[in-house]
Amino acid sequence: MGLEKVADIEIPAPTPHPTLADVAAIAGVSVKTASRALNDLNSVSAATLDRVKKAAEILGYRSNRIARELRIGALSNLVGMVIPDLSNPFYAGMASGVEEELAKHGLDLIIATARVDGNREKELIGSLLERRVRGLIIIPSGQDYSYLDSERKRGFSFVFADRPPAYLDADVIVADNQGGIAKCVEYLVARGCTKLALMADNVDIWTAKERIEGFKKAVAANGLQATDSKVIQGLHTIEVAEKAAKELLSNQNPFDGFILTNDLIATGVGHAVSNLKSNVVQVSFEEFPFSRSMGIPTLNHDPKRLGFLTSQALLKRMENPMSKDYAVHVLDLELINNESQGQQI
Amino acid sequence: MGLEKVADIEIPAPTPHPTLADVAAIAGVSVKTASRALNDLNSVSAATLDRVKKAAEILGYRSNRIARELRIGALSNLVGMVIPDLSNPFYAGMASGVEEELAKHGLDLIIATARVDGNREKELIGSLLERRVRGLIIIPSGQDYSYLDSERKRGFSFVFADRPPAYLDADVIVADNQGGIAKCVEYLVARGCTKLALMADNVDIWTAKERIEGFKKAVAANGLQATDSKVIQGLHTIEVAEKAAKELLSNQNPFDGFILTNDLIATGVGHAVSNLKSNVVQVSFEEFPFSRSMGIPTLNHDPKRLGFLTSQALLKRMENPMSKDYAVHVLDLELINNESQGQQI
DNA sequence: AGACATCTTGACATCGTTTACCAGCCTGGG
DNA sequence: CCCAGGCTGGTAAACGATGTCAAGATGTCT
Repeated sequence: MGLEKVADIEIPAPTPHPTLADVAAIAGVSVKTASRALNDLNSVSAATLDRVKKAAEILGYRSNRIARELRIGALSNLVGMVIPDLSNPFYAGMASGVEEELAKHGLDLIIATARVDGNREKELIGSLLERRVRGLIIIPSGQDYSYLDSERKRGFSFVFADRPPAYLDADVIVADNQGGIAKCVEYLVARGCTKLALMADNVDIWTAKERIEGFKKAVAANGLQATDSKVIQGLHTIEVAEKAAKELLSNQNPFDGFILTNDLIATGVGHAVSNLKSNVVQVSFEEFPFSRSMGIPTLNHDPKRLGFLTSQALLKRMENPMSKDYAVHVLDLELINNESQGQQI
Repeated sequence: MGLEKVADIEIPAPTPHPTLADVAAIAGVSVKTASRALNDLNSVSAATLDRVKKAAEILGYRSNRIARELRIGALSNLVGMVIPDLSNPFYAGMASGVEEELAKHGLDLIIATARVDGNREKELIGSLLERRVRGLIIIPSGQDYSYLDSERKRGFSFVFADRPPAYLDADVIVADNQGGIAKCVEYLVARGCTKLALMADNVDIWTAKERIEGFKKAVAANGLQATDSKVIQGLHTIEVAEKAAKELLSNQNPFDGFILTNDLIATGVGHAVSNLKSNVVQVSFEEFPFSRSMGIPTLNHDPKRLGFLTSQALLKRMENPMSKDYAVHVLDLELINNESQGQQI
């Protein structure tokens, strides 16, 4: 304020953040009283409470959470989340679900992306630990999580999602990948298909491996000839998936049923099938842009739901961080039939 | 450790985080020396440095960032980002770009979603301010940002992206929405189209309004009959957009050019057009799953790029938080021609 | 040998907040 | 008139790390 008299001379007046002491000084009370007033402790008279609040208002005072948390004792209201890649809609969706659920409990989310790099992930986790986050949600990119055991022993809470951690017992939330694929196979069989193709991602992704495994088991369990079915792997982008589907369909295509193992693959393959007006029957592991308009059944493998459940698991874990009673949630997946809407387009 | 002698009786031993004092005690040095050793200040003898590091190792010591930041003086390495909705791929993509760029500078990202609710957004910003974040990136959901002016006066840095803030002068990064649409119109005109339809989102979204405005101007500027072109608004989901396109195409369709104003709309409309084998010429404001395989030209309106540029703007602003020299970046958009790949599918 | 430069170390204060403890003031009853 | 007891508010310590400053140790040069 005083500086403005100097007119147009721009002094980068580094007005620091006002502190509780400043507020107290203006209100004419002690720091302690100001603290009590702003924290709504009922041991302040109405008059002083008013003065303090007004002083804080004037100064634009904002409590310094850093100092507060330090004093209170390492109880930050931050939860960290480490994910492979935020630009992947599935992980972004999970993060969205996590954030929404945590917000209900007054917790803030700090997101770090590991870029599928185990070393970077470890550094990120270290950084979050230094910040004394309240808890951690990890979608594993690393190879070994045993080092987290000692952190847990001092009361630190964490939960893994989407994939299980290697070399560590911990709470995990994963989808029933094998069971989900089994339901897809059963659906195709019920539709009369006998020659199935599994359109799959890179096999070094744990979920992809599980789905392939589940496919092989389900094919056998349903009495299909193993030689009649095939796994197409490495479909890591929409374009690759679309191209692969086009090739399969333009040959004298022996397959009468496609299983699309994730949303990107489904988008690419689905688009190719729809354009070529093929009669191949499709079923998808995840929803994708045209699953409804194309009437393609889809498992309820919803990232937001996974995010909700993961948050809830973390909240529960935080109640008792050191319990050795690890919860392994394997989410049942249901097939949502979109066929009522038909393939009329 | 000692507790384990009590055998199976599970005592939730709240081994707190070891502090620098603990490390110092074990190493037999003062707290200050321990601090110096761990921070690689070169004024410690090799012997003590060794002892301290070993002690830290044994204890699993992790520096408490909260305390550190408090002492250092409110220089957190956190940057806050407030976005309308993380499950929207465009915002998630922006966040991804922001995160990647900030990580290069050792800054961590904390993401909060405002859910298009101005009040919630204000609370979130308040919470981030209390945490003394280093800077803030805001994709506006609110109606009035004048209250941030006083925060800026005490040296707080922030930058707006995607949409300009109301009632506040500040750094802004937005795409040239009107110019981008103009390029789309010119493309269609060059392709011989004379009757254009703009497939647009809800008009209460600032970017949608801009694109519509740009469309009207460009139509006039290109000498087209205003009555021959039409704005279809309110296409807020893939399904709605797809349905709208189907209706337009199944009438005796008077339109020979479609402008798809965002990726969701493009996905829905593009799919409908592709299925009905219509000859309508399409051009899209953003990339979408089939833009390349369908050979549809697209502006380079890339969320990650926007995220990069926004981060850079924030980094620059942080160098001089109180400068009144506000940078308003309006990103030129180029049309990327995907036609070489043809519509062969 | 004495003095001084250099290196290494530690005691203490500090960041902004909350809390334990205590002191003062007021009211009301004996 | 005096004191018990309830409110209210002040003083100082604490949270965990780092900056300041000065002391102790070691070595070097004349």
